[in-house]
Amino acid sequence: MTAAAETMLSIGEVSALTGLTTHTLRFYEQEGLFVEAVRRNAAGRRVFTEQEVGWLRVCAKLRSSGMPLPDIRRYAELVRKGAGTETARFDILRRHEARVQQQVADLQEALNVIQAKVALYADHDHLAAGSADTLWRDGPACTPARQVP
Amino acid sequence: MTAAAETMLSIGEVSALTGLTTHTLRFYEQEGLFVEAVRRNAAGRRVFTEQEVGWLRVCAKLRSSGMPLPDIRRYAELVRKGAGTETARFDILRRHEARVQQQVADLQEALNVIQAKVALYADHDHLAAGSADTLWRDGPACTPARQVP
DNA sequence: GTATGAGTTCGAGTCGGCTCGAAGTCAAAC
DNA sequence: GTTTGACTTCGAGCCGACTCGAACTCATAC
Repeated sequence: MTAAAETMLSIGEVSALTGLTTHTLRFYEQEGLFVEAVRRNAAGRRVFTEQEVGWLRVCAKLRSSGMPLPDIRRYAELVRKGAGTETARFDILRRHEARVQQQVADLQEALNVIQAKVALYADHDHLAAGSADTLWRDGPACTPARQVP
Repeated sequence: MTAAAETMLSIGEVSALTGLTTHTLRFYEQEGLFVEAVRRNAAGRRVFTEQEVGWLRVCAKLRSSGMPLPDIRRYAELVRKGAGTETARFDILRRHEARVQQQVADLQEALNVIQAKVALYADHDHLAAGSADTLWRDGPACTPARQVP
């Protein structure tokens, strides 16, 4: 840690850098998603560092892939606690990784169904308008979803 | 169309076959997601055909891949109108296909970030506990999300 | 000095898609 | 005949993650 001055960023700048609205950034602070308490300047305004921008970008990726806020908060808490919490953090990430992979697989499956239908309609364009009535229900076998009784 | 009796299914059976709750099935009817008006027996209970089960499975796939109910409703309406609406249906599907592909791409990108982090933590397990403090913010460049002003 | 624009706090509202519960009907099993 | 269980309608509630608006404070530009 040298004496180099850290770049100080306003909430608006951070918003521009992360794509998160200022509203969302305040909301995230409230939700405890930041690793360190957000600092304020003399006027009481939030001041961010580039490190925080980096973290927020990670957060954005986690969120966009469906990690719930409570999980991100927990991850942030572990980071705050520092050394000794690596395994727990690892766990959170691994679990989320599995979820995302499942999501991708599910989407791929849906994509198969959709693309098969698209192909049917595309074919139909080259044909007479006789078979059209059944296109909507044709397609690859859609497995009945698992029951959660 | 022969005189073969269609299998008549109760809402509970359809629920079991599709994985959608009875509540959801009634809700879908209300929302106009069915291609034909749902029939009732003498006692006023809903009676479904296997064709409807097929359609519901398609619906479930569309939903699980994020198609909004209004789009599904519109698709159902077009099917209801019959011949001449194929191009419009095709359009809805193609648009959704594109959305899903985008979703997959986004998830893959998130997965890259997550997996890079997972790898960092995994590595760390084999090392001394010194570099740990920076793992949480390390990772592949997270592009700032597009601004929607 | 005042207008502008960016920041602040707070609480309330929105959204989609279910999800639930209450109160009632009905048919078959016993 | 009564109990069970699956059905009916209706409207309300819930969930997470924002999203918005009002009312206010500041700092700088002109």
